[in-house]
Amino acid sequence: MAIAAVRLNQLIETKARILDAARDAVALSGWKDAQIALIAARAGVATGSVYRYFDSKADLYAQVLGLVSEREVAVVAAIAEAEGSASQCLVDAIYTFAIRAMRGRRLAYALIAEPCEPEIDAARLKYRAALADQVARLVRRGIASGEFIQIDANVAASCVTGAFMEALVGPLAPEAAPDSEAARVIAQEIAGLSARMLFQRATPELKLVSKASA
Amino acid sequence: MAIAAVRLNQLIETKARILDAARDAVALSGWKDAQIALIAARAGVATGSVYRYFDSKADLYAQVLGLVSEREVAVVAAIAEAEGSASQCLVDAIYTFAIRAMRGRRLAYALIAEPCEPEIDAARLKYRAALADQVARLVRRGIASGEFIQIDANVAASCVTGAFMEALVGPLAPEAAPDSEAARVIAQEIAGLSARMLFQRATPELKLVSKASA
DNA sequence: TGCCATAATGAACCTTAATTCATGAATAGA
DNA sequence: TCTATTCATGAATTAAGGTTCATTATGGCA
Repeated sequence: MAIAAVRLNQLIETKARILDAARDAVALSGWKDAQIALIAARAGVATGSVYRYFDSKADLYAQVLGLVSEREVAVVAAIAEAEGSASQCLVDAIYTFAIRAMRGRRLAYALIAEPCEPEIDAARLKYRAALADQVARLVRRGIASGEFIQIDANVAASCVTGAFMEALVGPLAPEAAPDSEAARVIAQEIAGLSARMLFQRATPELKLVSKASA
Repeated sequence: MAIAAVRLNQLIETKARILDAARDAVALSGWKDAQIALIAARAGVATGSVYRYFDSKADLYAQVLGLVSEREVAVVAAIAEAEGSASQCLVDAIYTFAIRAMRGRRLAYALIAEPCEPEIDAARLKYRAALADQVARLVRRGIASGEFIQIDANVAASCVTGAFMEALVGPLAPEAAPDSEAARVIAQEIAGLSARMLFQRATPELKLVSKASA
């Protein structure tokens, strides 16, 4: 029994290694290298072994997307739940999301915008929706507190989410120059603008976020 | 010579028929039926004939996208160029775009959001950029006139474009209920919100657009 | 140590459409 | 009418990778 646990751990570890390899491949060179054979080699297993752990390529990448996105959604959720005004939280959440995306730009680009196979793209939509959900919660809070205008929270959330996502596509593209100072400015502009569409009054006094942590 | 012109016309007509067939197929059931053999049959030509007119499948659909998008971009451009405040023009342009998209929802969905092959998706980005360009012009005008806040026009344009595009995805999805009255309300909300992020003052007095014409 | 269940292997197999091309039809010009 | 050229045809080919599976290796257990 105690030994079976060891075995189980190996299985878990191998699966994790495949997931990591898949994520790393995409992070390095995008979807064109997201091939089962390549990922298997990278993970140090045989091609066929991948299919002991995943039903299909689409399943594998759905899980990769899930892992990465879950973390991002969690970060956003944490900020969204924080104390303070909804306006401030919203700006902070978007700013942090943008900064983090730019930090891991190649992966973020692949997960957000890079053309990819339809099946994988479908999985993207799902996690984009999860992000929009977090925004929607914040929107409701802001409406309730009177900070935001009266508006359908879901429409508003998708507008906000679309705004910052789209604005990130350019800066995230592999050919864009990575400049962390400019990135910060752009992230601020994006966060400010995207949130601004909801503000009751023109522009509340918002302070800059200090936390672009983990 | 006069007869050569007849021939030329036939070529042009056949090409147009293939383009139409391709567009119609996508408008009817999305990318899954965007297959050369199906399109050829629909256009009443042999599979191979498609390749006399188009270099590849990607080329064919890039042209389909081009034709449809060009029209939409032109409509937006016309409104953007109109008299009146930049705020009003922006809201009008977005509202009109949204209404037109909802009118031809299946095609709009395919051209905007439906997962599709990477090559076709790449073409989508191009025409989305063209749309953002129109928005950017309007943004500059609004900044110049003092209606809009001082901000990078390109960042702003992509935020605005992303906002209304993303907000349209849900309502355009084939499974969403098509209700023209609700559609109008949603289009208004989307247009209002998307433009609002730029307004200097909270909400200018905007009248509803009357022109959602061709 | 030998046995068995479980996991790993990777070359061969499939699948799915895009693309080609040898053949035949049509047309313009002489 | 005849011929050269262009155009159309659609069955056969290709390509590219995902997926399978017969075979081999591993490791726990008696």
